[in-house]
Amino acid sequence: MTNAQTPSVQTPEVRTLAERVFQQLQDAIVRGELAPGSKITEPGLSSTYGISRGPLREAMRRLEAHRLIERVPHVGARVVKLSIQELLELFDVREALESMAARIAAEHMTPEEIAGLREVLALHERQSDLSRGEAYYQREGDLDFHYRIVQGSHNRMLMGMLCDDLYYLVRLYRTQFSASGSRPQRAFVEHHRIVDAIEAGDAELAELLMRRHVSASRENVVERYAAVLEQEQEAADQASATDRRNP
Amino acid sequence: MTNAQTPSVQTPEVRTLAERVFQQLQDAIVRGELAPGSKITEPGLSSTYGISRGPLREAMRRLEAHRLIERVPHVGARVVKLSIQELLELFDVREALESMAARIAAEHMTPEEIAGLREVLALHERQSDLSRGEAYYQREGDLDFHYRIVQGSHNRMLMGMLCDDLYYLVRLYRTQFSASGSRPQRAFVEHHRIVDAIEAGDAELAELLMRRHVSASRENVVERYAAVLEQEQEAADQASATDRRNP
DNA sequence: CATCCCTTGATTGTCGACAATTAACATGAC
DNA sequence: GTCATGTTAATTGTCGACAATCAAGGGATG
Repeated sequence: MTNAQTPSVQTPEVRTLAERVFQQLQDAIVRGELAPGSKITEPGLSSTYGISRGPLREAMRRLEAHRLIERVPHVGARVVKLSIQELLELFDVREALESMAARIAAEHMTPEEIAGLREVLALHERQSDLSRGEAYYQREGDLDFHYRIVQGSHNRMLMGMLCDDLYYLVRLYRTQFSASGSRPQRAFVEHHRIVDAIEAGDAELAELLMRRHVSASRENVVERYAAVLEQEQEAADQASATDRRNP
Repeated sequence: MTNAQTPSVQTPEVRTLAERVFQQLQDAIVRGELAPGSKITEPGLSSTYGISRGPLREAMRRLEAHRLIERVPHVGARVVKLSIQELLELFDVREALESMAARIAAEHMTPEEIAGLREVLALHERQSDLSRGEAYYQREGDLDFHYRIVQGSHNRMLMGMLCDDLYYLVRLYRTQFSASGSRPQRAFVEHHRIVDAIEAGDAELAELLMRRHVSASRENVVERYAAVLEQEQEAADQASATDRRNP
């Protein structure tokens, strides 16, 4: 059974304070409550979350390891803000890693795991029927799909890199640039093809299809990102023009 | 100019205590001074390195992020001990990532960077002539070679994953299972071929050659690892036999 | 004699305070 | 008016102490 609300994040009885505030901060960043590029200060967060700076620093250290914030010694930390170049690079890495995951998954995935994968797709489709345009959950479902394939590879190193490191960045930019136009429908089809290939044990095909799928996803996301950046640029230009009038 | 002693590790005036002890610990683990699987305790390290537990915890958190130690809440931390399975997985990931790096490097590397790469190979060869069997430096040179190609891809995401995360694990298992037999000579040839392909701008060939190179390296390392594990197993069997005689 | 529980020891998690470093601001000289 | 310089305020880095948690050993009980 799959829970669409919390598709990939399992919360195994968080006992330590640092862990809890880490997850809260992570969520805040992914949801966009902490804007990319904004500076975050230890005393500030320490007071808002009602904890000491000790656990907070530990949480921030973990955020840094996950590349969600950037720290420079004696200066401070700010929420990561990927340039369009870095966003492209992120998808390049995903393409290489996930295509490999699909290949290994086609070789090693158990029938139960494949059945679970089909369930995700079915739920995915149902939600898409119910709430057309409600892109958020669907995107979460997409993440869940990729998540399960990576887990199907049974490669712990791969799971660590994709699920623990990169997916948070992916989620960050997915929630910001919500899904658009005809891409979701195409993604559905591609997902099904990939599962078909895995079920058939066709490793090469699964690898190829996943590579194309991620590549297509990149084109879509980058396109939207460029549009947003353009808007921001216009806004900045207007602001600076206003500044020149009222200095 | 390349310094063989510190090929890939630049030490830009380490200012913070946590950073320094992090590098020291990292070195100790990579050199094998802290045995894989051994438990490490905060008060212990705190006293041996003469610092408080604050910066030490920060250093340990970074070691955990680099997958050099494993921590479990309220219990403690121990130096990572890769199983042969995980070692295989590590090389799988390297194969996917480094072959991509070689492809991109062939497309984007500057003439200066290629010249630097040739210098590394030359120095590499000279050292191999001077001290045959002195595997350590040569292995460092090998790391430097791979390091430069990754940097030649100009992909920050890739550089982060390979140079900041994986290479420490690779170094750990390289220093433990020092280079062997005819592998170094073959690696030389493969390195030259790869540089040739990059210089010619043949991205596909560079990708293919790097994939094969990493794959061959995996075979070698895994072979030695299995041998070492077998020895340890025999030693353990003997010990348990002794125990049964003197309980 | 085995099992369960409790006590004890040590280790980790958390906190508040102090010291070191940095960035910004204001002041002064050219 | 511009640049350099000293000062100040805020933030980060570091420390020692206290509280919470877990593992192990000993003792009592079935």
